[in-house]
Amino acid sequence: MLEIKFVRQNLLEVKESLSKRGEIPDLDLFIDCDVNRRQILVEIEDLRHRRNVVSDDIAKMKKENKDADTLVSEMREVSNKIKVMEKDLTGIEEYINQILMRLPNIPHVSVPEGKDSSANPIIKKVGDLPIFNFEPKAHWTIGEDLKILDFERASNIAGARFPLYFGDGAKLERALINFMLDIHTKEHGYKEVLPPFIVNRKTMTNTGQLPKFEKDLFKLEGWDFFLIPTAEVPVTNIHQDETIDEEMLPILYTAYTPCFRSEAGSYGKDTRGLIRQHQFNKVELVRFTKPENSYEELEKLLLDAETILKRLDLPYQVISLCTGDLGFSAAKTYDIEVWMPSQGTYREISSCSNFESFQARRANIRLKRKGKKGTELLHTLNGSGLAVGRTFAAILENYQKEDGSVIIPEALKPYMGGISVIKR
RNA sequence: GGAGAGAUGGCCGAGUAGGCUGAAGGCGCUCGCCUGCUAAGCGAGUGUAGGGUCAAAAGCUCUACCCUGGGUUCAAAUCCCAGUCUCUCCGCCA
Repeated sequence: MLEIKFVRQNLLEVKESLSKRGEIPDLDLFIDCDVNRRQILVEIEDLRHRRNVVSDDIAKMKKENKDADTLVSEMREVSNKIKVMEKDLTGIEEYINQILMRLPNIPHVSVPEGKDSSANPIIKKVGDLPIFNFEPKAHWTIGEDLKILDFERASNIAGARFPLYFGDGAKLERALINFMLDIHTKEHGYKEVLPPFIVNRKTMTNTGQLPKFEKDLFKLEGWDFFLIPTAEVPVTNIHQDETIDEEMLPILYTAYTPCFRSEAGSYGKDTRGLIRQHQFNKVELVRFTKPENSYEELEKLLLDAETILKRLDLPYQVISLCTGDLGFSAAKTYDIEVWMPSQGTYREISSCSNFESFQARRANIRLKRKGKKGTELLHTLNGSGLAVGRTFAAILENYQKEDGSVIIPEALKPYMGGISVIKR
């Protein structure tokens, strides 16, 4: 959420930067409402002031056994008036809030301008592409042939876009989770957390998934609960409504969770394989930082995610999302894309974002500086480190042999109970 | 599922026959004094948000906030209703 004062005072800039995202919000009506709101507020506060003062007088008069009937009946009217005006005010405030909650974040100045994903610049490419002297197969073919993936049975159990792993496949998925968590906790200084996978509406609103994107979420019928689409949601909300001392920052959390997404509107896209599922595993990285450091911290976060790919020796590229491709809450986002040989292209495997104070304002996460009066909002960041299902797919494709077997990456062997290859 | 207890400031914790209580006291924190060092001691200060005034900041001032939402009343942390959460006991269950 943007600060209402900021929107009021920088109307033109806000309009301009949001239009770079392809948003054309009706901010003029918004400003009118805000003016109106402040007028009513002043009147109400005047009346309340009067009531407070006179009520004191009444108390004194009663103590002295004087007759206060006139004042009492006058105040009765004042109170009624206040009540009516308060209703008007609530209505306007709800309207303003509704607009404010649906305005996306303002892109950082370093974010390249562009209309859609085709305008995302490549920041760097890392690793050599594997060379095959045969036609590399898709990971779902490899996985099904090895009997470590079974999409048909998964669809009987749940439906399309659900995974079912068997044997060494299930083990590889689990190995990846442990591998990633170990690196982030032991080498990068993150604290591991295991949060709830179901959250309430407020939590989902705080990080920006609601109110605008409810259709992308799975909601529990009969409950105001949602399945998390990413660990970002519960983990960022660990500190909702808290004020954190500056010497505690930065705070680094990593969490493994399954993620649940309705994938509404993606019919026909990535219909096969592990790339786009209703349920998938992810290891997430979250950082709470001081405002002045958050862009340095974003670079660190990106490197932490990259480390996993480097250790697994998977080729990847990093792109910077342009203004038109940026997510709702993010001020800046890097995507890491891993090489998928069967598709001859790079696919997203991590998304690292700085939300600046956008989420912190919604979630009311504050920072207290030593020796300084008052508090301020801190900055939140998060990134995948990494999407586990997609990493699984990338390993199958990049490490496949002509006979259909898959070599285990060196760094993963200790996590695979000594086996170095998955074969039939 | 049944029975009970509770929710107050960064923390602990007073405060219900409604009325100078934004809220005692303590801890913590900040500044100053004192002190070989540390500890202790002394003095002052120390919530958040939103308005108004101001070019802006400071300052001044007003309003709101004692879990949330309603209600009663001239007036609610205090009374009434509904809800949420936490804790204890019983039952059930992985």
